[in-house]
Amino acid sequence: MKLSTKGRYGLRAVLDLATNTDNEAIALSQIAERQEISVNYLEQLIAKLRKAGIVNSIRGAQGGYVLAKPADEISIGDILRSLEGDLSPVDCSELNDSDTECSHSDLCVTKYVWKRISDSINDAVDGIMLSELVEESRKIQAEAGITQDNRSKQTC
Amino acid sequence: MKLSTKGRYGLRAVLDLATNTDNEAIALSQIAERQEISVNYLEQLIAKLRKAGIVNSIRGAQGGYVLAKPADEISIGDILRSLEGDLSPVDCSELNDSDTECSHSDLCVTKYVWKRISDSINDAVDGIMLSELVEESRKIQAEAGITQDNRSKQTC
DNA sequence: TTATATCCGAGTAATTTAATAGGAATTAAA
DNA sequence: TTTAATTCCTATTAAATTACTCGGATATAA
Repeated sequence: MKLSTKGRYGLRAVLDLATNTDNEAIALSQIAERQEISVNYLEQLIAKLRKAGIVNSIRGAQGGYVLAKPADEISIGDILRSLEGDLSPVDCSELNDSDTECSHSDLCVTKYVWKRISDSINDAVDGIMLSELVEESRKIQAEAGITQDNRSKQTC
Repeated sequence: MKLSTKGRYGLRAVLDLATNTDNEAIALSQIAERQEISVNYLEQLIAKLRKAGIVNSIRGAQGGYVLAKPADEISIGDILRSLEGDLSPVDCSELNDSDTECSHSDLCVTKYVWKRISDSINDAVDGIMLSELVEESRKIQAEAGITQDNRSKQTC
């Protein structure tokens, strides 16, 4: 019942992009360096974000990525779902429209539990906007005076 | 972000035990047969439930398992946490007291997100008591007239 | 004494995750 | 027009986790 690095790294990447933007495209290599994640791996994650319409890419030299929408119109739920797939605790055709067949849904009692969990997770993440995290991130950085030196490998 | 078979099978096993009890110990082989889960694997799951004080075991012939407490005093949260470990979306020492060190917790912005998710999951599962599922299960079985024949392999 | 159970730990197969790697396509700037 | 910087895409691999299986020890009612 854990998020994978896709969700964790990917959210950090979007937050980095949103926090460090100066209205120009940011190269993935910059994000990768700041977040200490390999460029190759980040490419795969940002591809999901692009396909979900969360970031836009600008190809070629001086290219990079920009947010596709204002940060207050992007929910953390949008970001995490695009990276992790649905946030339901089980693959169940009644909760999400997955491909899993469930021939006994009328007899299934536990789906009552899975639905409650699923709804509560989605409500929680849809209630947080990227802009809130950006604000928090800038506040913290201002207080701490972050530089290259006092940053350390992040695990979660 | 999915529960493993530990949580899914284990919850079904407890629910089976609670639903089909007649105040005598139920052998694991019976639960295993009804739920179509291997006895060997179920053993590992019920061991967790026993250590968590959710079921009691009676050893020897005619032995088996019984609920350690009335079903209305056992929450689904208790059951799932004993099977899956903590239900937090990340291993973070600030959310749960795991062994993971986090040297930059004061700089971590995403923990705000993980905490909200974690709390919402735990609130959801702690708000459902086993007795509710038992009631629902009995109702459904009465309606459908469940027999060996119309049961089918459950996936979630 | 025997059959029926739980209990326990080791081993293994299958799946998923977390990357790495290499090259094609695109574009700004020299 | 060439070059360097960059995204884009797919295949492969290494590591970790999950989902079991297996064998035997221990306990106990009949």
